[in-house]
Parts: sequence; C-alpha cells; structure tokens
Amino acid sequence: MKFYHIMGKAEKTRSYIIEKTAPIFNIKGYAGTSMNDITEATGLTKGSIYGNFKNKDEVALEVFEYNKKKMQDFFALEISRKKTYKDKLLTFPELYNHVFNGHFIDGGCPIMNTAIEADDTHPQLKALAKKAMLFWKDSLVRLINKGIEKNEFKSTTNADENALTIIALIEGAIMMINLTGKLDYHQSMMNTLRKVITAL
Amino acid sequence: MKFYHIMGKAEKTRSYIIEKTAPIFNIKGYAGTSMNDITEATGLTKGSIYGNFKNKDEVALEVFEYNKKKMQDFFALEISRKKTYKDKLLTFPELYNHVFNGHFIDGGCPIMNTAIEADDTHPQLKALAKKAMLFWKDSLVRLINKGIEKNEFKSTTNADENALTIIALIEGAIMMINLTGKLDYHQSMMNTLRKVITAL
Amino acid sequence: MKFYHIMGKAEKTRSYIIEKTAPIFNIKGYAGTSMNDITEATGLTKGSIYGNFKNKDEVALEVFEYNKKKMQDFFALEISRKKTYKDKLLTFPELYNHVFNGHFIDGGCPIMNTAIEADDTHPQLKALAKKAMLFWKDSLVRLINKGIEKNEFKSTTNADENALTIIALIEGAIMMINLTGKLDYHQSMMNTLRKVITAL
Amino acid sequence: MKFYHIMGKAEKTRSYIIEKTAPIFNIKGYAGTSMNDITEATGLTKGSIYGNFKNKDEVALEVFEYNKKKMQDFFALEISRKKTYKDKLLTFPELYNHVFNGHFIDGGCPIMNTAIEADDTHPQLKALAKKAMLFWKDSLVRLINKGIEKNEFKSTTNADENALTIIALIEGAIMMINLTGKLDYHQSMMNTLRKVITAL
DNA sequence: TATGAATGAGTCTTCATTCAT
DNA sequence: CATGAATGAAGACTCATTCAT
Repeated sequence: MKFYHIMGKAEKTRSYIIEKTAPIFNIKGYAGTSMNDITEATGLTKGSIYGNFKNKDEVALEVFEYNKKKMQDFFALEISRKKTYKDKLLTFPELYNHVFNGHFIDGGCPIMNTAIEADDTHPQLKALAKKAMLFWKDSLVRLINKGIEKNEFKSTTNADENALTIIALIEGAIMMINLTGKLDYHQSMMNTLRKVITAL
Repeated sequence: MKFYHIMGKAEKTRSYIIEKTAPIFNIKGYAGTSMNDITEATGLTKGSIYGNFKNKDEVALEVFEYNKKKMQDFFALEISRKKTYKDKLLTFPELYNHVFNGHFIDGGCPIMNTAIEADDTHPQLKALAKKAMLFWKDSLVRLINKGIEKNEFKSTTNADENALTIIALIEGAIMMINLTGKLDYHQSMMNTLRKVITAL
Repeated sequence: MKFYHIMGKAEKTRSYIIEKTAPIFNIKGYAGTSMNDITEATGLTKGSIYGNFKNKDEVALEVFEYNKKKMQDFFALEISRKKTYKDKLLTFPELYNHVFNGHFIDGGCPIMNTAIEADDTHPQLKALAKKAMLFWKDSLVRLINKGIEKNEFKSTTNADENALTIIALIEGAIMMINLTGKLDYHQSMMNTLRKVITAL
Repeated sequence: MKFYHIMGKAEKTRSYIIEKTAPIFNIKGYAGTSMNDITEATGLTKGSIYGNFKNKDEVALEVFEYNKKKMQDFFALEISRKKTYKDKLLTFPELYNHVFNGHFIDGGCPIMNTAIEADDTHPQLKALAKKAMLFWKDSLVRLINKGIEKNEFKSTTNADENALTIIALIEGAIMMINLTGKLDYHQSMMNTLRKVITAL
C-alpha cells in the first residue's frame, strides 16, 4: 500500500522511479546500472529522471535507502510478532530463505553489496551502508541485552560479539549461495546460526 | 623474490603488469579499473598492454589469480609451520590483522570482492571466485578432518559446518572493518573465531 | 525537395546524416569511412550519430540504400518519360555522362563499389548489393521482353544475355573512366552500348 | 620454378613475402590486409618484414605487380600457343573459368579490385592499376589490329571499341559471379564475348 | 514540467611503425 | 640482418548530463 494520494506529483514520480529501479541497482550494482537501465525500467525519459533527481547518484542513494528499509521493515514486522527474544532472533534464520530465491530482494543483501562496491569509489553510498550496518548491529545488541534482562539469555553473554557473529553468518550465507549456488551450504550456515542463538 | 632472470621479456612484462595492477583491481573492482588506470600504474602504453594480454578481461582474470594466490601462499606457508591442526587453524585469526591495514592486500578479500561484483556481470571471474571459495572451504574441511583423525578435535565435530562458519567469520570481519573502520569489531570477530576453533 | 516538415526530429537527423555522408561512403568505401569522417561531414558529435543509428554498419547500410535509390530513381524517371522500349534502354548511354563528373554521384557506381569492397568482408552489405544488382538485371530483362512483345525488338533476342551485356558495358565504362580518366574510352563504350541496344 | 639460387638472401625473402601475401591482398584488399596478416602468412616477424620493405605500401605495390604479372603471364603463355588472332582472343572466354574457382587467383581480378579500392585513397596503387589496365587494352588493340592485317578480321573493325568491350565483358562477368554466385550469368557473358570476337 | 536529441569526455581495442637487443 | 616488445595515434562505441522546444 503506497500512500500516493497524500503525495505531490513530483513525490509520486520519485517514489515510482525508486521502486522500479531498486532491484536493478541491487543486481547490477550502483556503477553497473546505467541511466538507460533506469529509463527502460520506468518507461520515463531522461529528462523526466533529471527533472526529479539531481543526478544518478541521488537515485542510487535513495534506492539504497529504499532497499535497506524494505529489508529492515520485513524483519522488523516479523520480529515484533514474536514474544520471546530468542524467537525474535530466530526470525533471521527463519526468514533468510526468502532472500535467496526472488521472493524478497533480488541480488543479495543491499548493505553488503554496497559495502563491497562502494568501498573505495563512492563515499556517500559507503556512509549510508556503514550507518545501516551499525544500526543493524545495534539492533541485534539491543535484542540480546533485552533477552539478558528478561533472563532468557545468560548474564555472561557478550552481546557485541554475538551480534557480530550473527551478522557474519547471515552475510556469509548470502554470499555463499550467490557465489556457489549450493543450497546445502546456506542451510548449514543457518543451522549454525540457530545454534548460536539457542546457546546465548 | 621474483625470478625475472629466467623469464623471457614478455613473461616479465606480463608479471610486471599483473603485480602493478593487482591492488588497483582489488580496490576499484574489475569493472571500475580502466585501461588508463593500468597504463598509469605501469607506466606502459595501451599498445604494450594489448601486446601482452588479449584484452582487459585477460588482465582481470590473471590479476584475480595473482591476488588469490598471494593470499593462499601467505596462509599456506604459515600453516605449514604449525605442528597441530588446532594451531594450523588458529593461523587465520592470528594473521588476518595484516589484511586490514595495507600490510598485505589492499581492498579486502579478492574472493569476496569478486563474488559480489562479478555475481551478475562477469561469469568467468565469478567462476574463478567460486572455484577459489570451494577450494578454501575444502582445505578447511581437510584440516578439521585431519584434526579429528589425530584426536585433536572431537569425533562429533561437523567439519563442513565449521569450515563454513570459519569462512563467514573471516569474510564478515573483513567486510566489517572495511566498511566501518572499527578495529574492535574485527578483534571481537577474530576472538569468536578463536573460540570456535578451540571448541572443535 | 525534402519533406522535412512531416518528419520527426530524429527522422530528419537520420536523413541529414545519410545525405551528408552518402558521397563519402561511395568515395572512400564503407570500411574506409570513419566515424570521424561522419561527424566532420555532418557537424554532429559522435553521440549524436549513435543516438540516431545503432552503429556504423547501420549508417553504411542505409547509405547504400540511399545511393542506390538515388541512381534508380534518376533513371526510372527518365525511362518513364520515353515512349518506346528502345528509347527507354537508350536512357542509359544518354544519362551516364552525369555519373562521371560530380553532377550526380561521386565515387562511381555504388553497386559495383560495394560488390568489390564487401565481397569478403561485409556480408550484409554484399547481400544488399546482390539484391540491387539482380533487380537491375531483371528490370533490363523486363524492358527487353516488353520490347519484343511490342515488336520493337526481334523475337530471337536473348533478353538475359543482352541485359548482362548492358550492365557489363555500363559498369566497365564507369570503372574505366574512374581509373584512367579517359573520357573517350567512356564515350566509346557508351557508343558500343548504343549499338547493342539498336541491334536488339 | 623460382630462381632462388641466383637471388641474394634479401631478394629471396622479398619474393617469399610477396608470394605468400599475394592472395591475401587480393581477397581482403590493400587496406584490409594488416601487417599481422602478413606476419602470419609468412611466419616472419614484423622486424623482418620492415627489414625487407620500407612499409606496408611497398609490399602492397609489389604484390599488385606480382598478381598482375601472374595473370598476364598465364594468358600470354596460352595466347602465344594459338596460331590465329581469333583463337588468341578466344583464349579469354576459354580460360576465365579458372579465375572463379580458386584454380587461379583468389579474390577476383586484381586490376579491377585495385581500381575500385584505390580510386580515391591510394594514388600510387591506382597509378599501377591504371598502367596495367592501359597495357591490357593496348595488347587487345594490338591483337585485333594484327588480325585485321592478316585479314582474319574485317578492315572496318574498330580495334579500340572492341578492346574496351572485351574488357567490360570480362570484368563484368567476374564481378557478377563474385557478387551473385550465379555461374550461368558468367557463362552467358562469356558466350557474348565469344560472339563479339567471332564477329570482329 | 516533460521531452528526447545532442553533447563530449571517456571506454576498450587495433594497427602501422620503431628500436633496443 | 632479425627479433618482437613497445609506441601512440586512430578506431568504434558508451554514457551521464544538458538544453532547446
């Protein structure tokens, strides 16, 4: 449900462009996506894109935010439905199936993709990816700490270390399946993730 | 120590081009590196590059192999010096400091970088990255299984799962530090890696 | 008279490019004409050419069609004005003066030029030249056969053989004058052509 | 039989290069043949070619002379064997089969090819082609005039006009078969040529 | 504001020619 | 003389961006 009716026309067009090009940017990368890809995907003209965005960079930046938010919202919703903090964390191995087969976001994790591609070439994009990564890590830390408070997890549990481990296992699993196509590697890593969470 | 004296001139120039451009490709990516970057880095002319390589792709492919081999050799040497299989595996957290601060390879892990960048754009490069990744995983599996044989590790240890966890933690740590610059995250992840290995 | 007012801008530019480059292609050959020649002749930029044509080949192909059509139309108009079939055929020796001195098309006969140049290098262009040549030959055969029907020509006249002879004499004359600059050779061959037609 | 034994080494290498590249130049054209084609065809190195020829042009010029001489000698020998001038002229329709199917010279008539290609691009080559063409025409004129002297041909025969017609029919037939592949067109034109000669 | 043709710097690649060995 | 690596100008083509309509 897009709230187009409370947007001005310009805002509508911006949103439309972002939605249509979001998967392309995630698949082809921010440099690999051309203005032509954008006009083809949207059916709009060059002038129209430039009428709504200052340049390709601005599209890329907003697309990143869009892709990131889509993932975050997807997980946040599911996490909010769970009662215990253990179950909240187990949402990740539970849902990450969907990332890998077109049900969710094509092209892998936008944060990792951007982290790798923009590393030395696109400081603004890198800054957004960094912010998103730190936010994710902090969210995990918060969940673990809340779990400790509620006596679901051991008081000796190191929240930071485990948050980072969870992220590494998730991103590692995504990269592995994209690179090798081996579904059993993915399942194996999600299995490990479940054990890590259960052992908190 | 390069054995230039036993190479023909052509072979020398090929090696020279690969060595000089290897860090550039790893930093800027294989598409982001232009022929101009290559001529500037080497001080050679376009014609000279094309006299020694069929095209940019061939340079990229060989540079990947070079970067990968450099990493593999670096670890293989250190691993061969260790007596126990536990110590062999502990080489990874021990040495991965060097990857992150210019002492070793600029631009992060070539295998992961290539896995992300070449995913949908460069099948040949992706194939090399896949092969390298599977080789790495198999090497880890072998080390773990040998450790089980020698009664260093528990007989119940799942070699595949642990190999994948080790890789995820290493690649996750590299990405984390490249993205965020936070050295303590890296140390934390290497700490986890040490625990995983110790618990095998 | 170009009906520019009923064309879109793109169509106008395409036509403009074709008209301006048509003589260049016919003089320098299809391979010998560079994109730089095209930009210089048109005053447009590379990007503009590529905005209107897929590639140089597409320009070459359309230029060939343009040059060919220009010749065909030139003769067809004149032929349509003649009453008898003998006079229709005599149009060729009558008009071919204009081809040789810049009054008409610079660089000789586009069909023959293309036939020679594209023979082993450019299959698409060769196919167009072949089609044009066969069409020309068939047109001549038709004119001769009609002349036979109308009892202008002998019933024993071999239409095919004479059509081929007419073509050979015309193309031979064009080549001769381009190569040697000898106008009397041309006149001599056109003279022979007149005799051949008169003897049909 | 090449008289290599009475040549210096340099002269031998020059001849070798010319012989090996002659068909390539005739097929690909003088601009379409690269120095790489030349080194590949000869098995020699760039330096070796430039040690024996000033530049590519010099090779092209000598190759043209070689190809032209090969044709001329081929016909001259056959013509010298015939007794009557009519039979001498009939050598052309008799032998021109061989030009078209690899038995003789690949790529068509070198004089016509050069006439078309070098027209506006390569003055030196054009000059050679012009000279060869005029020599050919003069030879035909001489043969016809000798035939008139010997009362084989009518005293009213116009030698110039018929020489040009013969050339036009031959070159037209070669172009036709190269362009269309239609053998019957060739036979038809050679048939006409025979009639022209018989009617002299 | 929308259009889409035009721009021009930039991309990869080829090729005749030179020159240190 | 021969070698073949290196040169550098020129080739076709792409793409983010601008601007007249």
